[in-house]
Amino acid sequence: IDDMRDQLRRLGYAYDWTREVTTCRPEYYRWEQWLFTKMFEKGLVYRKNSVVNWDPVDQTVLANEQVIDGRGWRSDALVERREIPQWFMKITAYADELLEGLDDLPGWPDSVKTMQRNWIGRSEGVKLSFEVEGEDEPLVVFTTRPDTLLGVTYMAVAAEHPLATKAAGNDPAVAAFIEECRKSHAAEASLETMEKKGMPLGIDAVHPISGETVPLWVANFVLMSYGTGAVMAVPGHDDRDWEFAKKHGLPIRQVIAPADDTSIDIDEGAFTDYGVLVNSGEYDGMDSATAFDAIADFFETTGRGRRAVNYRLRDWGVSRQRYWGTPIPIVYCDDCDAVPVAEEDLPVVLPENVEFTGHGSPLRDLPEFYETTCPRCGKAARRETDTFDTFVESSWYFARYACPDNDQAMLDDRESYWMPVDQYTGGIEHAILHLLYSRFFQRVMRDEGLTATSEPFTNLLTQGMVLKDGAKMSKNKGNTVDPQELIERFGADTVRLFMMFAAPPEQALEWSDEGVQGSSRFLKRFWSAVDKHVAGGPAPELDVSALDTGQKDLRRKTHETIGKISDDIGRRNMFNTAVAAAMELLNAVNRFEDSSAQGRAVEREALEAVVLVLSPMVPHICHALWQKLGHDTALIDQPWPAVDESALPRDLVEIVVQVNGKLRGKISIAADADKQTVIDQALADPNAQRFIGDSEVRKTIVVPGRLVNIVV
RNA sequence: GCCCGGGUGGCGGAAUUGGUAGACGCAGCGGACUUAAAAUCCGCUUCGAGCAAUCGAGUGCCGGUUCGAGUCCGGCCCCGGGCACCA
Repeated sequence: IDDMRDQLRRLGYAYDWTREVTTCRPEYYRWEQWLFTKMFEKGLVYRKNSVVNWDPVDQTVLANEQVIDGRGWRSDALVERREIPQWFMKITAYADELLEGLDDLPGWPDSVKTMQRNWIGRSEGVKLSFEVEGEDEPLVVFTTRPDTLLGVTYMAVAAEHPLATKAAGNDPAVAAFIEECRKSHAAEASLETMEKKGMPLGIDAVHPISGETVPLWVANFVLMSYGTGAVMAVPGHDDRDWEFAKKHGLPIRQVIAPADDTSIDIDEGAFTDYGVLVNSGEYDGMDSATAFDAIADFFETTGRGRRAVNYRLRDWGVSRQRYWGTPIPIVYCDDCDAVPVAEEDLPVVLPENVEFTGHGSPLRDLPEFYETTCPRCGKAARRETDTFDTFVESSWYFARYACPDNDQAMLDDRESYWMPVDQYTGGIEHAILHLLYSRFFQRVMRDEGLTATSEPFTNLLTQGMVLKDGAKMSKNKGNTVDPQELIERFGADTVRLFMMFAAPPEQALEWSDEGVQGSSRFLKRFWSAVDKHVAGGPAPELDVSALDTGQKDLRRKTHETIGKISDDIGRRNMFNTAVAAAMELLNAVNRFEDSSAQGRAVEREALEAVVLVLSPMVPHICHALWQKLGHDTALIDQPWPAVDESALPRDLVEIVVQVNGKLRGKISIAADADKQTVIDQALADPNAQRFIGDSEVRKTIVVPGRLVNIVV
């Protein structure tokens, strides 16, 4: 922390260090422990079994990233999926609000909003049940395509599904298959890319409309934690079901025909569009939308199903079997079950006198930590030894900046002054998880009465990755660059300018300090230009009515540049082109050889403009140059420069002449010339003439102030 | 596999609403200054042809729309981010 703070200070960032928060200190994390107990009271947190990657050799839970080709990154042991009880936060209770809230975030990039919408994945469909032969309980599935229901030719359940477990008891082959499924990686990406495998369970389900029996399979691509852990399969109209059916010789039945009567061969591939129902008995001839309603009505009137909304979003698992984190404030009592720690006993402090054995969390070996009494009945009880996912810490720190010193409350009145955050900046890799968790936490805090704000971040700028040697630069990869060396060689301002100039912030950037020389040279030229100007003595008052053409040109450039940079910084977040525009203006000043009184006045205005527009990026040098230019005020108190609109109009404009869309010449013409004058002069251009020749001019297109295109 | 981005000179990048492709900078080449070097200043610098004027080609690939496409549409290829325990 000291090193990082030092680097930020050396770069001269104007942070208010009195508001610094440190998330691993009890003064901070006690409040998320407190909020967790409030969420417990409201039923917003719960405990359930869920899958982790278990390394049987190191006897520890591995992160997805630590599983390489199905093996532990250190032990090389085959990793197993293991179910353990873990705590979850009910983010799904806010699914609709989190989805709709995206419509009111004009200051967020569309790409991030789209990603969050897709992640939440709201879909409307029907939850319906299939009777299972020999079972009392029906099998419930969710489908967004009830119109394809008569095309169901098999069903599939997850390896952990009770029906699969039951079948495994009678069939060693099924048991072996389930055992194999347990060996697979828990990440969705692996699940989606691995070979789709399955095995029949020897159990039949009964089709709720046709009454036909359909076989029940266990399949490795069905997830227990997603939906009901069971799916109906319609190979005729779903790609994955089609491939699975082809592989295992299961029947494929067409029940939807294209609406436009084109013919399809269901044997060549699934037809996944909406259309008209066929082979569906009384539903034949209905279009998909009508059939959706008719079939949904059938289930609702018979009580065997209902319309339902499904989300792809799953609840947030916050338990980590790690030492370094915020202890989850729960006590397990034999009589009272899981009980939240009482408010007056918070924080539950993470002990630091621990020993690392290499097996599991040291908290599990520390009786003075886990031995406690039940907050409810007082009997001897055991403390939770799991800690929170560190995403919990990062889900509300921004709000805590408003009141980092309050030891009586999570947030106080000052929060309403500062929140929401006007401008939030972070890496694009946080587009979904961190930003969604923060939006969720803000709402939880709102519903706890801590804030009136629902959306934490008004404007969002997502930075591209900074890459080093082809990989994302991160603490994790250990390939970060220390700015120290560059600061020592070139100074903080050069380093700042170079970083702003390298690329627009939203773009990924391969780090290289090759071009830093250019920024250094520019700042030296800038300094010399001001020196040279000041050496000429004080400049007289600018008299805009007394300027010659050259002076007007420089003055126009000055005010065009102020306009462009204001827009680049204020609206477009294009700091690189802002720097380029300032460089252009300085180049114009250096070419401007005019030591007349008004020449010096115009030059001074240009130099002051460069000082002002670069001041956010190069504050130290600009402050010094501001004073060099004769001001005794601090630059930081100076207002942003304004564009003088009267300096902008030009007498002559350059117009491009195209013949059949190809550039053939350029003409200079009065800015207020009418369309016919522009056309006449374009037609008279000698080079354009060569390409027109004797051809008939069929059309001329004039784009005012830009170009003429002569079509022959 | 699915969702979201991106692909432009030797390099970083610019072209904001369909209207001059390559701004600005790096590197390189040539020149000035210097005994020399560094620094600085001036010029050239997409590729091909040409002494030049200028011409042809060109924004990942194939096709389309348009007077005009880096920009819009369809289809592909490649690279990056995310996929719920990297954070």
